[in-house]
Amino acid sequence: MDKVKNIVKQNFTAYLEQKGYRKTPERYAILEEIYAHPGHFSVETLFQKMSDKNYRVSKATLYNTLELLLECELVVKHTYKNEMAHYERAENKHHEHLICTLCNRVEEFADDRLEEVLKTVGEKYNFEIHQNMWYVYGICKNCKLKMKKKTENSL
Amino acid sequence: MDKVKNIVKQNFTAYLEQKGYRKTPERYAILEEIYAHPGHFSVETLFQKMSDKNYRVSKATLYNTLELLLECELVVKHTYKNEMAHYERAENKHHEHLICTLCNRVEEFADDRLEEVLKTVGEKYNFEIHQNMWYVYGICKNCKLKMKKKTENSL
DNA sequence: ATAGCTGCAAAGGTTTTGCAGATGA
DNA sequence: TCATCTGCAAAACCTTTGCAGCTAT
Repeated sequence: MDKVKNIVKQNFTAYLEQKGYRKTPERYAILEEIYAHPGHFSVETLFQKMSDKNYRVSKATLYNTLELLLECELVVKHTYKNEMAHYERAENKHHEHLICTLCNRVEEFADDRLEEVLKTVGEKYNFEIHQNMWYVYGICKNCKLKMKKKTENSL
Repeated sequence: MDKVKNIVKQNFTAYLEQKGYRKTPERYAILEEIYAHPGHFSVETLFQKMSDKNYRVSKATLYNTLELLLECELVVKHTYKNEMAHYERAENKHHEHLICTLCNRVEEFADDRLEEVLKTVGEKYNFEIHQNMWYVYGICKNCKLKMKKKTENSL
C-alpha cells in the first residue's frame, strides 16, 4: 500500500473518530476504490467498478460515504451543466476545467495567477475559502479541427 | 420598456427567426419575466413568479424556453453542488461566485486578472472559450461572525 | 393548412428516505 | 448492549417526454 493512500486513510479515520462515526469496512473499501484510480467518477461508475470486483455495496451507502468524504475534503464534487454529479479525489489542489460542449471532454488547466487572485478575493470579501472550481465551457482543439474539415468538405 | 430589454428582445427575435422557431407569446413572456428581475432564479421560482401574476405557463414550456435562451446565450445556467439548477440573465459577462456553504448565500466578485488568464489559457490549449464560471466555496463574512460569537458565548 | 408549440400528466433518471436486520464501539 | 450503519426498495425530486389540442406562419 502506498504512502499517499495511508495518509488519506489516516485522515479519514481521524475525521470519523472526531465526529464519533463508525469505522465500517464499507467506508474504507469505498475510499480505497476511489483512490485506486485517478480522474473523475460518478456514483454509477463507482458502483459498477465495485460490483465488478464482487464487492457488494448499495447506492445508499455510496451516497452516504461520499457525503462524509466531501465533508472531510478528501473528495470533491462537480456538477457540470446537463450532467449528473461527478466526483474526484481531492489531492489535486486545482480544479480548473476546460469542458468541451461538443464532445464533453474535460481537460484540466493550471495558472499560477489564480492563487493570487483567490488570496485577494478572500481578503477583499472577508471570505474563508475552502474550495474553488473554475469551469470554462467552449470548443476543444479536436472539435475545432473536425468542424474545419467539415466546412472544407462541403465547399 | 427600457432600452436594454429591447435589445435583448431583438436578439431573441433574431435567434428565433434564424433558427426558424416560432415567436410565441409564452417565450416572450418568459424572457420578459427573467429580465424584469436581476439575480438568480430556478425553474421553480420562475414558475411561481409567473403563476403569482396569473400568467399560466407549464414547466415544460419553461424548460423548453430556457433551453433556447441558453442556446442564444441570453441566459446562463449554474449547477451548484447539492442544489438544483439555477439560472441568471447573461448580461453580466462575469460569473465569479462566492458561495457560502453554511448559509448558501451567493455573492459575485470580479477581478481584472481573470480576463488575461482566460486569454492565455484559450491560446495555450487551443480552446475556443464561450463561457466561464468560477465557484468559490467557503464561509462568508456573516457566518464567520456568527461562529465567533457562538464560541465566545460558550466560554 | 400545417408544422411546431403548449399544457398536462406520466415517465425517466438521479438522489434520498424508511425500515428491518446487521455490526462496530 | 445498543446506537449507528447497511442494503433493499420505495419515495421524492427535478427534468424530460408523449400526446391531444392549439396557434403562428
